[in-house]
Amino acid sequence: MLTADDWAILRTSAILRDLPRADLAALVDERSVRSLERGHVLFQQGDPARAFFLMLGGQVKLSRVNPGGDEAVVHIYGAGESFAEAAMFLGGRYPVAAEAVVASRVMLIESDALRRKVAERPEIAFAMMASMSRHLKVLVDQIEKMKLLSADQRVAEFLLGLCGEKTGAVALSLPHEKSLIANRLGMKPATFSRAIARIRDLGVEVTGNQASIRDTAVVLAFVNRSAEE
Amino acid sequence: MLTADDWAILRTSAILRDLPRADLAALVDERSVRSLERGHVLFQQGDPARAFFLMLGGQVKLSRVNPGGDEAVVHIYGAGESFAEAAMFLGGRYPVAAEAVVASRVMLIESDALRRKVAERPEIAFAMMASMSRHLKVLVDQIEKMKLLSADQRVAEFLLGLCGEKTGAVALSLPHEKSLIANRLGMKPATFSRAIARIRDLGVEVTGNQASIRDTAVVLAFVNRSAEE
DNA sequence: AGCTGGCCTTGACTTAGGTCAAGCAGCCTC
DNA sequence: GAGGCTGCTTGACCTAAGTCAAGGCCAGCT
Repeated sequence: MLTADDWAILRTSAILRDLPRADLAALVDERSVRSLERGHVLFQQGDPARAFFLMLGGQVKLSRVNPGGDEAVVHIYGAGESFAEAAMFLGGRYPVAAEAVVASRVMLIESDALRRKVAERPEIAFAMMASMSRHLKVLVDQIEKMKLLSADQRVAEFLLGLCGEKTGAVALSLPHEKSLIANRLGMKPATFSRAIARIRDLGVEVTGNQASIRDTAVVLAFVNRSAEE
Repeated sequence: MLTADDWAILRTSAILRDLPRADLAALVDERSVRSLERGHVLFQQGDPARAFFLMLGGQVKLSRVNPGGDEAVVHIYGAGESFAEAAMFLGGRYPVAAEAVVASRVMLIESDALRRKVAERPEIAFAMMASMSRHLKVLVDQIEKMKLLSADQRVAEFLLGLCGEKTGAVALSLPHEKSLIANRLGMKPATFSRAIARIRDLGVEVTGNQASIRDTAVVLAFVNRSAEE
């Protein structure tokens, strides 16, 4: 079922926002919605890519798993975001796996239908390219952070990211399980836990999934401090 | 000056290949070509992004530099590849810096002109999206490798990548300075050097910029071996 | 030829982060 | 409320990779 909230999300999503209502209706209907319980695998890496997805609610992680079973979380998407657009162009296979990390609802949009729409409405192409560019930038950011920041700095940086525009003293809640955040940041749960303990003297307090920062400026200075100084 | 070779490259580049000659001529001319000596900085991160680039020859690295001066190489492009398409869509700033690592020639293509072309010829949009998808996948691969593979495995994997389709006994030459490769793989030159020494017993020999692999299958098995086994 | 300046390698040492495992706190079920 | 999950923290220990610094090897100059 497509609720009013769902429509609101479709209308604000970067990719579909510019589509006239009639075109949108041609692309999606209530059968396109998938409800996923926690742990449900939307697709495996290597599966044929016949659709891309728009998050209506919940959280889905994209990850790579190697033969030995170790997992690398590439990104976690929440309501309003879209993912796997790129797979439409990559020889038809998903290069990552997608799994719901909490109960979620996603809208599935067929690649073929979308391709046809794009051909007839170039402005969607721009929207898609913009979306892919953002994904690209997120990944570049992630690579930079993995290479240049310590575990403590990555954790601090992650918390800062959660503050959004807010500065000064901020209270916030962690969006995912800690072990999932740890993986996203490229470290083990134990290291994450210790990192939290170590940055406590920067005025960062975490209990359960509630966190508080005494002064974002202090944390920012810590993140920007490079290794040698 | 646009040589015949240059035209050949334009004609095979993923993005411009499908453009009729007349449209192509409207986009590029000999004034679009930039010759860069080694070390020349094409753009800094944060510069306004008014163009994207197509490599005609040589090598250009994209990297992030943090305030302390540490550098994270994100990717290195060679002849025929294009980069910075995404910047056209990211609020007009390059999120990385581009620097020639050897003397190079690049073709500069104005964002505005290309946007207009895309609007009038949707098939270019598909080509661009395909190109961006490939970049996306390269980055995902890189993140996975950084998180899941040891330094030795990353070096081995890198060498395998240079083999292309060839299997069995392969001889090859390193495409860049070792310190640059090291950075691309997310390690220090010293670590790279030691990694090479350690994988010698897999039948990998490197002297200067010449390398040889006795049996790619052995190396592949080593790369795919996960941490615990 | 001899000098100079980049790279690269190697050695000795340090350290961040991983590993393994034990305890502990919530939370759900019965 | 007892039992058992599941996820988090903490401690003791280990190891991969970074750091620092000394040599070595070219390649390009003069």
